[in-house]
Amino acid sequence: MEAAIANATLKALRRILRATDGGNRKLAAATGLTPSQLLVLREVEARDEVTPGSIAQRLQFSHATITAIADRLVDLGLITRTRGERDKRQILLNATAEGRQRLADAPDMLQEIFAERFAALPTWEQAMILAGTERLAVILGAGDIDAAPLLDTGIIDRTGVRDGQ
Amino acid sequence: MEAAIANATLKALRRILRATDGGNRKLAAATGLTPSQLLVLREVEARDEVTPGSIAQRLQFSHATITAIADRLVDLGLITRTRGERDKRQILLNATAEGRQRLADAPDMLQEIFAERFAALPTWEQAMILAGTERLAVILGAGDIDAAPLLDTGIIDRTGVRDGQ
DNA sequence: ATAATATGATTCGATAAATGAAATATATTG
DNA sequence: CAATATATTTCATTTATCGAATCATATTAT
Repeated sequence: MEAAIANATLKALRRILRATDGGNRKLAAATGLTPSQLLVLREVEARDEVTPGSIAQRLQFSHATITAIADRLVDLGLITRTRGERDKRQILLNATAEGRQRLADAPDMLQEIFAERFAALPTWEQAMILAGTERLAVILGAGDIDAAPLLDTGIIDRTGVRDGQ
Repeated sequence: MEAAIANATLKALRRILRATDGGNRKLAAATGLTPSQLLVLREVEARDEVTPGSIAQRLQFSHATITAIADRLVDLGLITRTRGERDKRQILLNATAEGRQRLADAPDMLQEIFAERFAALPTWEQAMILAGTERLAVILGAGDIDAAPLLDTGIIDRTGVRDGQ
């Protein structure tokens, strides 16, 4: 019967994902950035001195895409580009003070909705939710969710459907 | 102290969102659709006879965008357009058999990664995670996460509202 | 009824996103 | 030093996305 538990958990998880889904677009709009730009800016701010390549990998974007988005963020004065010293092929991205500020100013949707509702719960329940959520984060976080194996082995061939994108 | 619990939970939740985030792009790639197309197709399949407008609202896209994506999905033979009878201004979208099939064929990333790892946990822990996750889904799901009030009152006001992770 | 207004969807024009392929510069290896 | 690999960018092309204008149908007020 464990399967039942797993399925119910998955179902709940999907509801969470769905509920939090729309927020991103609005958040981006509120910061004056596009979702992609926001995503990249966050990545840069989180760990400084990142290379475009690593961001591309982490975000599942092509290098070309990151280059384009970085261009824009540089134009906006939110990040800087520096050529790497250790390896001069690399470019190191850093968030500017303004870039950090922009992120700090971003309204936190999750926070907004979450705070009051969560606070209304009894402490024991809060604790339970925390425990469950943390555990889940560990489970899902241990190793990226990665479709590569599926794609590589051609499980889904999708004959020819591909069109650009 | 409750604030500490709330913050920790939020942090864990963000880790989950982040971990599950990249999967979408890959999933879309695997189905041969773009992320947006997949999103819309799902929405159409979930409730049949939907109008473009309701999807736009639910997904936080403009009507124009939905029109464009629907065009594409119709071209691909995954959905159909019918003019509404009750209200002839409306257009009703329905998933075709092929559209449903395409969704069914889509590898479920979450499922993939989740299943084995979750199964490895002791039952009591599974139960705890389920309880927490379900509760969280209720909290977040009760009323959409909506930035409208923020946006409507003029772009970012954000007087010192909390840091985003 | 009929005009005024509201609503649902599409078209159009513009900008940004995203990619693969080719180009450029630097590293590494034999 | 040549061959090859790695990191990034440029270029051309397709898709996404939106706002504004438009068209058709509904609703409301007079």
